[in-house]
Amino acid sequence: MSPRVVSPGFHARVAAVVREIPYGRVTTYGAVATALGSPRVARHVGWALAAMGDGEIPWHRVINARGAISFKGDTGRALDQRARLLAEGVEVDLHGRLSLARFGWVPTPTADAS
DNA sequence: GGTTTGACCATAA
DNA sequence: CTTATGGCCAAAC
Repeated sequence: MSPRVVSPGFHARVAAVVREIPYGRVTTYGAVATALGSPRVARHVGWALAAMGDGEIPWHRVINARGAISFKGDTGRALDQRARLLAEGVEVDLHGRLSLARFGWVPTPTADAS
């Protein structure tokens, strides 16, 4: 684990938090943003994931505050995300929505605060 | 260093 | 339930 994170840019922070999401659990952009210290950066969370594409990051475990999968016309990736969640035991309906009260997970706040 | 954009969020109607 | 608007902040151009 990294005891300290200086300034790896925003993407690395998002990636670090998303990577900590346990199996069969989902979190929201706002939750990740809040864990980073600012709930306003919720937009950048998803944007950061898109910028890096897929990698070692379980981006499919990140959804919006409505408890549903968000995408901008790119239904292809949205369907992929839903399929991955179903594979993890997360009950996602055809609307792409799930119960945050059941599968919602709170990310660990970063130990970096200046 | 200003402008544009964006996988969002909250509120209002 | 949906649609519209404002805001917020960081990266890309």
